[in-house]
Amino acid sequence: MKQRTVEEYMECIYQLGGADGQVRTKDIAGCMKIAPASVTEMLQKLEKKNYVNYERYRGASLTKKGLKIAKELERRHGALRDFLVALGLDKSTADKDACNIEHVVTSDTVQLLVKFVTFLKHCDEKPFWLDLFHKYLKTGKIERCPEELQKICKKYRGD
Amino acid sequence: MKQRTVEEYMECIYQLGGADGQVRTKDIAGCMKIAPASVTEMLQKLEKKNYVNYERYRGASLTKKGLKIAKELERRHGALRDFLVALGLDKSTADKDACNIEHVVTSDTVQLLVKFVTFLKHCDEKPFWLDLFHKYLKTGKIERCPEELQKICKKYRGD
DNA sequence: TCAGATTTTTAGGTTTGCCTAAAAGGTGGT
DNA sequence: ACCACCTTTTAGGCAAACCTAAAAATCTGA
Repeated sequence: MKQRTVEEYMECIYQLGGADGQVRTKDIAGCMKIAPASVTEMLQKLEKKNYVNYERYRGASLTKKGLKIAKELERRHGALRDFLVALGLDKSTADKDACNIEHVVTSDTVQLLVKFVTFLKHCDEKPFWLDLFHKYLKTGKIERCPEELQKICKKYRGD
Repeated sequence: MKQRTVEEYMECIYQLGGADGQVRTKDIAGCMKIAPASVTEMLQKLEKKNYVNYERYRGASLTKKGLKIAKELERRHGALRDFLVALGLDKSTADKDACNIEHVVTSDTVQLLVKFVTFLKHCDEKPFWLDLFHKYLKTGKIERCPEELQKICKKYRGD
């Protein structure tokens, strides 16, 4: 079952209304750049799945179940975006791509990337190799680690 | 224009037939796990776009234009897979996810990841931080860089 | 060589997500 | 309280990618 667009609606509703806000058809349509009629249709489907509370002519809000899903999606989205930004992509591209990747990737991969970002944040304020990588992005030249540094690495790799 | 599935067909044909092999409907269907009838339909569309030479009852092969596209897709796919594998994902998951990501991501991001893998390969045989990251994946604990090493990094970061 | 098996195509249907146009529901200002 | 103006929904359609069943073409081996 393809849930890609269902997921996109969930995220959008969460973005617009948060945990318990009532979101109007028109706003979802605006946010997703589609016709309001299409939104109505999808809201009716989401209600059947118990993802939203929907009242004709009044808008929709997330159910508990829906909220859980939306939060998980948000978490994934953030993780992917942070990851891409950490590597040096500009924020808006990172966000757009994160949004697309989010829906097609196994959670193994998401977890891996989350861990990678966590690792980046904690291993050392701003890792040296990341500096080198960003320098490489700019200049196109790979600067080898200084000898001195490599030696120490080797030493620690030993054990 | 959504080309996602078109792209998947192109890749599949390239995988099965290479640069100039004639590929049978049945084999594409097998490879993509869909009914042969669906393949026929798509081959007819691909022919209209000039991506394949298609002859009723005889199969299809890539045109020059198609080959170019297929190769580019292959390159992307490989890059994404290598990247995920480098970070520590198992090969089959990496391959599956690469395949999905491939079709939804900007080329900015692909390029970035390609560069990252290139960087990994060349900066230093097996970067120390990658060891640390893999250790973190196993143990869940982030091991800080040895003081000694951090000092040197700081020194080099200065200039 | 030609009949049965296999492969491929055609025909007709389904689902999903989108659209437009028109009808129905809600609302603010006088 | 009512009407003009939104907003929302309904109705009817379209396109893409898939499906099954049956017809057509090709292949194969006795």
